[in-house]
Amino acid sequence: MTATIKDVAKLAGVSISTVSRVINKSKPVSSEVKAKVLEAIDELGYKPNAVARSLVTRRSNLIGVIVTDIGNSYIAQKVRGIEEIGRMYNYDIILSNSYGDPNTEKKFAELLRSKQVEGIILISEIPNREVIEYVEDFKIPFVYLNKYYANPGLPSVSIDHREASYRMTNYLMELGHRDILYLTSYEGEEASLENYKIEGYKKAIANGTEMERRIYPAQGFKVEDGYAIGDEVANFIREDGITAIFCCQDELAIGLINYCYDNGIKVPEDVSICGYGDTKIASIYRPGLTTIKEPYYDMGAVAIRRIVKKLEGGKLERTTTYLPIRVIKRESCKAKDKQLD
Amino acid sequence: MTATIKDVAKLAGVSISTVSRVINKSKPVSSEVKAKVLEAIDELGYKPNAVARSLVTRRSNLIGVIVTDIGNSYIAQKVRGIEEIGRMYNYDIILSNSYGDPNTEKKFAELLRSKQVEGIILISEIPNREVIEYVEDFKIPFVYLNKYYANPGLPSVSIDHREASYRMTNYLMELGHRDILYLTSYEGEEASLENYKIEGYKKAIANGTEMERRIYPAQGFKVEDGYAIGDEVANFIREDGITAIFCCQDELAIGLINYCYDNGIKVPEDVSICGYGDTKIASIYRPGLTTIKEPYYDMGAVAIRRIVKKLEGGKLERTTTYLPIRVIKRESCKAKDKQLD
DNA sequence: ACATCTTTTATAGTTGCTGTCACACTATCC
DNA sequence: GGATAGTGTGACAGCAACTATAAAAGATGT
Repeated sequence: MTATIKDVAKLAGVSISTVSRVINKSKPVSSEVKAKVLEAIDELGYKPNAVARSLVTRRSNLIGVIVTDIGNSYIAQKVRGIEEIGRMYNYDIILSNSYGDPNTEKKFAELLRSKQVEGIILISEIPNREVIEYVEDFKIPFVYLNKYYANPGLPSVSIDHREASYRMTNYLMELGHRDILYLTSYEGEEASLENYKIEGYKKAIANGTEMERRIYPAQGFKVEDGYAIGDEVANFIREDGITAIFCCQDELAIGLINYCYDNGIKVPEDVSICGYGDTKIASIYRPGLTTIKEPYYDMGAVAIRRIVKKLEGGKLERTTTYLPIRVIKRESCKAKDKQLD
Repeated sequence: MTATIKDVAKLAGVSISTVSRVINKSKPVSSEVKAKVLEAIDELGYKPNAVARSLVTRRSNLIGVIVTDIGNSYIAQKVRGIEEIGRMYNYDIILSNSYGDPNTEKKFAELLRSKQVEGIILISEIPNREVIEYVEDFKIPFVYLNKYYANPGLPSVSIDHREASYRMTNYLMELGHRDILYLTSYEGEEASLENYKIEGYKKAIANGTEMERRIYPAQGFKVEDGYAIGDEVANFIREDGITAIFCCQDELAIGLINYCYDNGIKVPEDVSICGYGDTKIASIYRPGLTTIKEPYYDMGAVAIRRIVKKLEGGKLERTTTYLPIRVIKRESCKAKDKQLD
């Protein structure tokens, strides 16, 4: 029932093409005619039908985004980056929640293609070869966003976790700590990520004089896992003189701090503890958790920029863009000499 | 470059309409012909062009969602509900981040309309009359989702905050508390929400024998505001025998508990403190925060269901659907006689 | 064998918009 | 003054699908 270009043309007493020209400024139109057309547009409240337009121009101005779970705060941040930057270039985004299932991802990719999206961003924990090949086969710009892996040989955006944990370990060393325990958690697909982080830790330790590597695995990386590993960690503190603990996840660190709180070990007075991720709790918790902030918003922003660049005629190289992290210094880590051990 | 229905028809040696019939099962086709067509579709990897289809059918299978900020965890939860349920009915969602600006909301609504979305869900803090009228004028199903207000006289989904705080206050009373302080925070638009919550608190108190209302305002509802109000609250505890504090927001409660932690007041031994919202910190914090859980996912789910129902020929009434809350019992509140006061 | 009814196919017309082409008109040049 | 160039406008053919209608083919009955 809404007005079409035809109605506008009739009301303004001109041809359809002229109206189109006024709307798109695609060719010059005399000012009197233009005025008439604009008036008609205004009167009818006409708005071009984007569907019809995209059928003929073959441009949808739509970017498909497939995520594992928009309910995850860090994914929502990435999506926010995508949305905000995409908007600047006049792209809308269509969102799909795959819950990490490869078949769902494929199905959604297909759906997005049928909707004629101009690009696809896939955010998943684990790069699934089959899904990726399937999507790349569409021959539309495609960027893969992951948290966990190094360059998977395709256009992607990630974080250099080796560098991240190297810098955090260095920070602890700058605080005077010589006995630093790295609390890791091997679990399924996460292992690969952990390997990078452990490498960074080792590299930093290797630079220190007379420092020993101490890597210990928790059963998982949730709050309860951190609490559960407390007894063992307490032993390390007593027996081995550990003064700082680098946890591979914020939640793990929080759980461990909870344990300490319940067992009379003061943080950071007795031991410095840091996390990884800068989840919201990190800033709210007492003591504030020293941690690594991953640039989620920026990851989304860079992903969409790479797609837009390609759509505007640029190149989309099969490389990974690594974004820098930041060590967020809070109260849970203290200079060693200020600890009362 | 992708195959069209024409290519399929040619390869299968039939007409375009026959192919369309096979795809849409709109009219019977002999099984031999059907087999030929399906084979051709498979061979060409043909997928119908949704844009062309929606131009002629006038159905886009798209729902527009305008949110203030997808980066907010509770909004992301709502969106997750919308996406997941929408998906079940074969709707995709287009996401727009307004950051709460009414003009941006209007602009996005317009954009969505031009994209021929079949329905719009608006999630905002404050219902803006102008925006709402503008969107309703589109004559497509529209549902408003808000956190803060009672029935705004249009199709919406919300929470009965009066009931919520009534139930929380009752819970505290069941624990034996007679001197319960409600820590509110008047601030701009939030005030209206607070009024409902305060009403619920008052209603519960009125049911108690010899109980006094005690309502005190903080300067805001962030962690730092909770900490800042600590001195005054401590006074209430000492002077007025307050044994439980109902904070209007989780963050405020956490800030207050932080203050207590820093000032030798034990929670929940000396005082019970509860929050409102069940943000992630509530479960991770030590002590676990007793709080009210708002059904964000369900709100999104109900909103999209109402739209789908309308699109399937049902009615969309100008009423508010109120979703039930839950009191989440954790360690920050304890029975009064077990407190050592 | 012819008429009638049913099933299947082909044709043409839509959807709303863009882009190419052609035409009419004006301005400029030798 | 006629050729040349430049401008503004309209007609029309797509874009890729769906749909109504008409036509053809096949089945049934007398």
